[in-house]
Amino acid sequence: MTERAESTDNDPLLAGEVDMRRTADSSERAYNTIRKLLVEFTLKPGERINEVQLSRSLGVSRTPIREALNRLASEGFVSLTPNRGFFVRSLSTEGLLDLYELRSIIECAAFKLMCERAEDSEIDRLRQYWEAIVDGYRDQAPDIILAEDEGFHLLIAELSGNPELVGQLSSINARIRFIRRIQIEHPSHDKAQVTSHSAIVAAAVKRDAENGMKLLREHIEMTVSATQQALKDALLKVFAPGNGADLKRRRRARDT
Amino acid sequence: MTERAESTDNDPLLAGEVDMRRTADSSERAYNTIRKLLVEFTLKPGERINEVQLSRSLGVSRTPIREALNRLASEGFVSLTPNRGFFVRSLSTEGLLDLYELRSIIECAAFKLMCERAEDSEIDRLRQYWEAIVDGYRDQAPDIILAEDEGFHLLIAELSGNPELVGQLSSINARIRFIRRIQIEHPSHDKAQVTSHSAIVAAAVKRDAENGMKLLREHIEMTVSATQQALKDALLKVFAPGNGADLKRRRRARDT
DNA sequence: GAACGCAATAGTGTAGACACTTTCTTGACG
DNA sequence: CGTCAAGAAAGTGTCTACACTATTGCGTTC
Repeated sequence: MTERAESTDNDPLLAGEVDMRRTADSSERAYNTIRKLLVEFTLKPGERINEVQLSRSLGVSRTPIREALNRLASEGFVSLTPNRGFFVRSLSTEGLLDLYELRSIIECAAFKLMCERAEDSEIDRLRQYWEAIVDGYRDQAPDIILAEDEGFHLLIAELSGNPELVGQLSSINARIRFIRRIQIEHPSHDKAQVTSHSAIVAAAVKRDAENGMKLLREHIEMTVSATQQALKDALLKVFAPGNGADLKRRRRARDT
Repeated sequence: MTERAESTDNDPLLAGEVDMRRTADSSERAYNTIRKLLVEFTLKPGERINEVQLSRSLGVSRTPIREALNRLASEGFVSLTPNRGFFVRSLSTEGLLDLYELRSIIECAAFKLMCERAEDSEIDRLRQYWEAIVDGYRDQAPDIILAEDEGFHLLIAELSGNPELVGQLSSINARIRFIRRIQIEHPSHDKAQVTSHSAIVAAAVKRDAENGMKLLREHIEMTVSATQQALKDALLKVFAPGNGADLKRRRRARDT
């Protein structure tokens, strides 16, 4: 970035000693790490987050931990109750459905705007994106499939021309990523999803907003219903026998 | 400022001197205060935020300031660039239109869901809410009008039954509040908005989703266009002659 | 034996210190 | 005059310390 920083070069006296470098991105790393812990259910829903313990396990002080947690609180991953600290926000089945509903709303609107506004070349980018991955789509590792799928939907949001939609969708995606991942690994993940995407692309090329929105809505609804059982399985796994007591440990149900 | 007092509990000599100032909500207050500074343009778009200065003027240390700023960054009010600090995110006309568009999307969807799901008694709450304020609506102080208007739209979101929509709309409202306030004070604020609300209520009572969404969309679009001139006036006032150079200072638009 | 203090412990909220980076200032050199 | 470099000043990023709050565990009372 800045190229005037070579002042330390002509300083042979210190050259051998200076190694331990302050990275100045502890907060960022803490944010990513904690978010991953949340997404992967390592930190379990409803659980209280112990800052000291977390800071020790991440090898940083509590300050960046707290900065990260504040951001995660704004994004809905955790909640903060005064003098009691941060809690992993529990995501009920119902809460998940709400999120999927919001996602459907955002995506449909984005699709419509894309049809109205995008350049032909941009629509073509969508087509190319999908064609490039459609062939081996279902043979990839779950993480790859998930990333490609998110990329597809996010691209639609981008082509809407409204950056706010992109931001919203990204945020929603992050919050439901864990369950989408589970669903992809679940046997219920089937080929219909691939055909859905293809049909959506076709509607985009024709700029058929009505039909595209209908397809999207159905695509997401299908995902939701396919996800129902996967979700139950996942929750059973998280609250596995042995620590099942966690389920009723909460005295005051606190939600934000 | 604060005396050490040896920090031991068996110290009755100093007992009378106790200052009950430990409120344990500095972060929260900092958040609200800074957000107000942003909404009211006291902190100007594009400006760099000086943490030390802010902490001095709020009478707290930098820690709660930074926690507040991190939350505000997640919400899109400010942006963070490493080693350079927080900046007031400038809201261009375009950015504002994007936000209004998002608002329209969320509200229309909420209205539709409300029509499909809400109990009759809930719809009636909406009707009552509006009837209770409609009479003196335009005679109130701008802040009251604004709160009542936000309350109206927020109630629709609540009646949609999807709490995520409420959260989204709240967040959007906060970000455009300053301009809505300006618009309300502007001569362009006229009676049509009142009739809009009444018509929307009527559609809700009839559960006419299609018509209600159309009304809402028009209502918001009307607001937007009425806001255009108000916005220009406001920006001129903010970047008053003397520091007008600020207008073109934006180099990279950064988002979070 | 159960309810109720009450001390001991664990954990959060904020302040202040310090290391590092960026930005500003100054003075030498072309 | 303008450019650049080196030091000074200003400001951010993180750590540690400590006051305060919540929780836990124990002993006392009825």
